[in-house]
Amino acid sequence: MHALSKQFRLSRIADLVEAKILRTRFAPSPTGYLHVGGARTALYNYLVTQKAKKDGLGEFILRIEDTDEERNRDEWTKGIIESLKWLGIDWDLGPFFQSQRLDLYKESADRLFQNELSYWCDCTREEIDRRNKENSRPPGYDRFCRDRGLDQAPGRVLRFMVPSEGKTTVNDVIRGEVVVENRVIEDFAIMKANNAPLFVLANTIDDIDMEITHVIRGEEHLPNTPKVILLWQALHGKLDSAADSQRALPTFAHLPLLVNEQRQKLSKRRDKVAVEDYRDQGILPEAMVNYLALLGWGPGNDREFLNLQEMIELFDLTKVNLAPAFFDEKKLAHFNGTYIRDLDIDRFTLEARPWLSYPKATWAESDFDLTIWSQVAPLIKERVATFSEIPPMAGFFFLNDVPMDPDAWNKAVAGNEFSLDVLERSLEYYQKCEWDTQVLHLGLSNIADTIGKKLGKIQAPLRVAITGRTVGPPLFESMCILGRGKVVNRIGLAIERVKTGYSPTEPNQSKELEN
RNA sequence: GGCCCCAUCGUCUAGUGGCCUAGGACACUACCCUCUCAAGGUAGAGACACGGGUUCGAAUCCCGUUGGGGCUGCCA
Repeated sequence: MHALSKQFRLSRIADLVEAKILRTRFAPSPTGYLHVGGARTALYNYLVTQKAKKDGLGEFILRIEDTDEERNRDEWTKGIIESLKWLGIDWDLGPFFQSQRLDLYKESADRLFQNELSYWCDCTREEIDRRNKENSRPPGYDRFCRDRGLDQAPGRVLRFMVPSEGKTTVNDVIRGEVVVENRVIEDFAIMKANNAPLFVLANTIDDIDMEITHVIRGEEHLPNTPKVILLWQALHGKLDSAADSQRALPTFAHLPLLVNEQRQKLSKRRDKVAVEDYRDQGILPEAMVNYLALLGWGPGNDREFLNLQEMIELFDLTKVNLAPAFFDEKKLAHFNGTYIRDLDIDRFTLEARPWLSYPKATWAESDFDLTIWSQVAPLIKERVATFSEIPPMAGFFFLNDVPMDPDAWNKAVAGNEFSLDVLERSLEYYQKCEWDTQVLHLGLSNIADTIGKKLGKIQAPLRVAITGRTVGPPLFESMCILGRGKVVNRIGLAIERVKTGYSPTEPNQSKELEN
């Protein structure tokens, strides 16, 4: 795939205009996991191109912006790609790596210099700050080296010569016109001293070279869009062939930021943002994509549940919201629960697989029983919002030593005056009754009548004795699946514990350490 | 500090000058269903930030205020 990078050059401009192609790109930097904001950006880029495909031509490019050697790591690139695939966001071309295209940026930078559109600068950050302070100027580059005629040399950066007059207008499909006076734009650096291009240069050159028609990205990029436009014009107007210079700027679309509860931009340092983390927690990709799509956009008609195909059909970039959106894990979980309940049982088991064994499961591999699981799965499927809820809910089916929740025991058994009575009568009945859900149910109903309590009250001590918790899948189905032996044993154990004043502490974690 | 963006229930949103007594969803409360928990059902509470215009009429258009956010690197 690297081989393609260098020779990226698609069809002729004229053909493209004729064909009305719409081309977007998602350009992550591999300095961390794919985060939810990036995922949404990728999704929107994907949606518009896939829709364009239906009426003509659309192409979605994946471009890895790995020009900063210090920060990039191959594993991040891999992770980002895997996460995109997991979400079902597929690209038509790429991935292209900027690190494979450095010559291109170098050439363009040289041409900018030769045409006196950029200059070399040897100021250090400290010097710039000091001068600004002395002249009580705001931070930013003071154009100190603009007329010094410096040549390239070690320690020098190349700066773009921003016109001091006029204004630059960003035409944004979702925000309208954003006008910035050129004089407030500093002469920004475009090449580092080590000959590597800076983001704004490489990004602009690639968007030109790859003939991107729509630049769809986060709002944090809006402030440097005027720089992109200035660069674009410099590269086109004075440097390129006549054909290329006719090319219009791409259409820009700056998406509202995804924010945390404090309404700050989601950051990987302080917020949970990695798509992978949500996957590991048991979120389904289709739920994630669906939820993400709704952050900043809605199809109208009070509709919320959409699959990718429907999104492609309905998505409209011009109707994207302008205000930042809070990423609400609760609502995501709700979506996920709905998607899980819609799964057929085979897919449910397939997706649940990681939570059925070590390290996510609380039981050992040897304790797992597929026959039991296949009976249990339908009961569990209706009751979890994420897969990570499976181990605590289903543990009692597989574990020999069922962890006892102290609160449950204290409330429903130890602190309950009729619990011993219930357990003893249950034991007697369940030792010899027919082993059938209906019969198991009937037996406890009868005991409830005898004691003069509601079944709802009576089931609590029995449930805790058998499952270790007050909540869980339906009790009689569970008992039926578990079998007489285990049920009777657990009731017996509970009776003994009541009599000996058993007091559970924290759930027993020692088993896990042995694995 | 400078530049820029934004503003409908707590949250995500519908709404593009009359259909708005502002709709839906999550979360919340109550009730129903019920062997627990979920799910489901019913009901409830809950918003157009503020002030000026424009207009017969404004959540919707304009201006200002306030509040929030982003950017301000030899990061992307």
